[in-house]
Amino acid sequence: MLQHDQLVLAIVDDHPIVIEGLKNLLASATGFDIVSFTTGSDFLNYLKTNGADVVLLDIVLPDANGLELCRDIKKKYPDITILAISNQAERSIIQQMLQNGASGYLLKNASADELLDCIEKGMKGETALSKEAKDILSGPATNDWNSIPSLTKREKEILRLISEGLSSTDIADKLYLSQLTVETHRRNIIQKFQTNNMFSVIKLAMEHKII
Amino acid sequence: MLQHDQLVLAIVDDHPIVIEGLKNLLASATGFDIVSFTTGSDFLNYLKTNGADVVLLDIVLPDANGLELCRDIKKKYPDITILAISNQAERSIIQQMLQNGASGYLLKNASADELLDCIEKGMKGETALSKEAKDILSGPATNDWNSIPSLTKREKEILRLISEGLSSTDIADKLYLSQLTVETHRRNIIQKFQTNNMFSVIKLAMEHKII
DNA sequence: TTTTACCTACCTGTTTTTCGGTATATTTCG
DNA sequence: CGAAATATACCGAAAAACAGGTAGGTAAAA
Repeated sequence: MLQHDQLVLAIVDDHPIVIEGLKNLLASATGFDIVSFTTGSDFLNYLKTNGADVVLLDIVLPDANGLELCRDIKKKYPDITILAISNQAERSIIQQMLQNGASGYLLKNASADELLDCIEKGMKGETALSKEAKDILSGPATNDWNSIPSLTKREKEILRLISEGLSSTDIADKLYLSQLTVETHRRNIIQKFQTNNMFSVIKLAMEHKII
Repeated sequence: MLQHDQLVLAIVDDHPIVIEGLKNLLASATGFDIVSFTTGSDFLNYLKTNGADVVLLDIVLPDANGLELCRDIKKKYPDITILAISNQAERSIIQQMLQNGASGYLLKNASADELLDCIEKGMKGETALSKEAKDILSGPATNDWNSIPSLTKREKEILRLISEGLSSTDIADKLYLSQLTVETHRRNIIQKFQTNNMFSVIKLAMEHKII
């Protein structure tokens, strides 16, 4: 049994069943104090008045994007060790997560041993990947990472509105911008996707789950 | 074996963490004997020599399709109560599962109470749906069959080319049509989707896997 | 056989997007 | 702090999309 008597481990996952499973696994194998949350904002609230040493963070949450949440947590509380837990087995997601400060990435079909092992590694400062995550990263280096542009928050917002059928002037009204500004964003988005018009941008963005 | 009069509940899920969670929840709240499997074939093997009363069946399994597995189990062992457990929140999946003999459908974000409630209902022969599953089934019927327009072959072809970034004149050249014809098709497509421009059409078409 | 659906094509407009620039204030980050 | 990224805004012109019509030919279905 590992001994971490005063360390706090937080679980952020919107599946009560998963939380129960993780609690059960960890309570019997470690000495962590365990707290759990089903939304990102609940956890951020908790952090205002409490501490945490390790976080098991689901990427898919009802109220937040796990990628951004991870970055935000790391920015405010750099000492927290974040391990991402997700069903998403896509290379780009794993890479983005690690880039945003996660210490590791576990797929939800990881075994209990892998989980404990990754927590240990993460706390030692090593990069902790479950077997399947490792396979994906070391696998065929597809060049699609280059063609998945990272949009800014504003750009994503505007792209989403475009995909819902709003014109540039509609969007300008909605966001209290000049339509010229919206058109500038449009151009930048199209350029980032290295394509020639918005139609293909929307297709690509949908394929890569950006919208 | 101990206590043959006790009811047996089987969990079939490829996520060890989920299995732990379900075991933990059910062991403390019910008197079931609990067995678990991570593959469909493991479970089928078990059924050759053992019985089960209730099955919590994940739809996504490494070696089998949950839909077919459900049908097979029901055909061989009609008395087993099957509850589907899945992350997939799509109307058509739920409907297919119920048609294949499942007594209920739980989304993985269901609460412990919902889970216990559904097991009870399922064993009484009632249809047991978690709240969110119920919402999806009773919800806007518009989203699935009614508002998914059926495009003709030509229209699909043109929509696909538009989503790849080709303009009407590009498409006209490629398909040896007048660009006026292409524009007519565009208008008909937009009308079928009951929207105002191609951008939202592409989004909707991607969502419904038409392209 | 009449109807219906589909593919094709055209006309006349208006609206919207796209492309070529430039430019400033703010925010973020090394 | 200084540099880079981001969000904001403007001008002008060309290209494309959108919207309202109409309409002929073909093939399948009622």
